[in-house]
Amino acid sequence: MPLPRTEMPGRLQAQFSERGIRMTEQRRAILSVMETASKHLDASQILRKAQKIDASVDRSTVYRTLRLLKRQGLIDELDLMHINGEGHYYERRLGRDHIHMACLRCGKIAEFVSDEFEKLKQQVEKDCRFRVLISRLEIGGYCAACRGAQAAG
Amino acid sequence: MPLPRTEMPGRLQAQFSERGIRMTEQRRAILSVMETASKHLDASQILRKAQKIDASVDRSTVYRTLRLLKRQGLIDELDLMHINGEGHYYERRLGRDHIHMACLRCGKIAEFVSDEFEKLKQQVEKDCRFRVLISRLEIGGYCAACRGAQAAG
DNA sequence: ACGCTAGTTGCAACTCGTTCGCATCTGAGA
DNA sequence: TCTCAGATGCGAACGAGTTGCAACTAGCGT
Repeated sequence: MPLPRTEMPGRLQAQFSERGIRMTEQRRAILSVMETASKHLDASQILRKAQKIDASVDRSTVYRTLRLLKRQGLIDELDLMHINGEGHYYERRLGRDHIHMACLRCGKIAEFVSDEFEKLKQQVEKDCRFRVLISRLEIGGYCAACRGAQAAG
Repeated sequence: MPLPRTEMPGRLQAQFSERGIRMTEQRRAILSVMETASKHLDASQILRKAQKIDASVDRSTVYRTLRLLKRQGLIDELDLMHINGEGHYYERRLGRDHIHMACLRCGKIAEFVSDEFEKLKQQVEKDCRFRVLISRLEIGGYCAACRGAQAAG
């Protein structure tokens, strides 16, 4: 199985045992954070939230679990145009890929699902004979609000 | 001027003085590395190459110059799917944006220019009322050669 | 040609996100 | 219930990138 299929929210923990991956107190806490997160948490935010559920969770366990989730294709790692330092952000991998737009002025992150994007990936598969597993399209610029305010027209 | 225009290779140094940016020995070395690089150098590779031209170039000067070039929109910063550690790669910003495809098996990087990509960005501008300044589309997967060899069909 | 100074540099010490080594602990199958 | 592969916490280490500072220099005005 090259890539996990589309899935509904709330299933992370189930997917874990389905795949024969050992469940622990700490992982349960981290998975639950990922499942309930509205979006785009970085490692230290995940740590803090996980510790509210199980105070024993350690930084390194968060990183190890994130690496595991990433390798299992259950979460995506984002850079978000490095809008706040060099760290990474994580989000559950659900349904279709989406574009991330980062406003360089106010820092807001918007998401956008587009058929064009799907077509583009298909074109890459076909024209480049390249098997697409992960794709990340990040755009930096100015959001509607900030366009009006000042920044370039 | 929100974004620099398309330009021909070999002009980095000229663009510098056009913009009234002071030219130094060290910057000349770094610019020349960027101009002659075939592609995708990381900071430490740039440092090593620049030191062959001017041995006095320091790591921090490389980083400072890269930041300057980035801010001037003369180079693009890439992650290349973090295929080798967490560093960044740099390339001159010429003509049109292109997609970067990183083979997760052999590590090769391929590039692809696509009208679909341009259309997609236009769609974002229009549908999201978002002014696109920088865009980065990176794809991880298997290149034609590696697809045949083993990895998933 | 020369002096001035804002801008640039090298250096070493630092930050920050992430990883590692290792002794200890634990989930879950037999 | 026993067992042990696999997971954990801890602290030390890593690597990329940044910073403070004193010394230097590009290139303007004279």
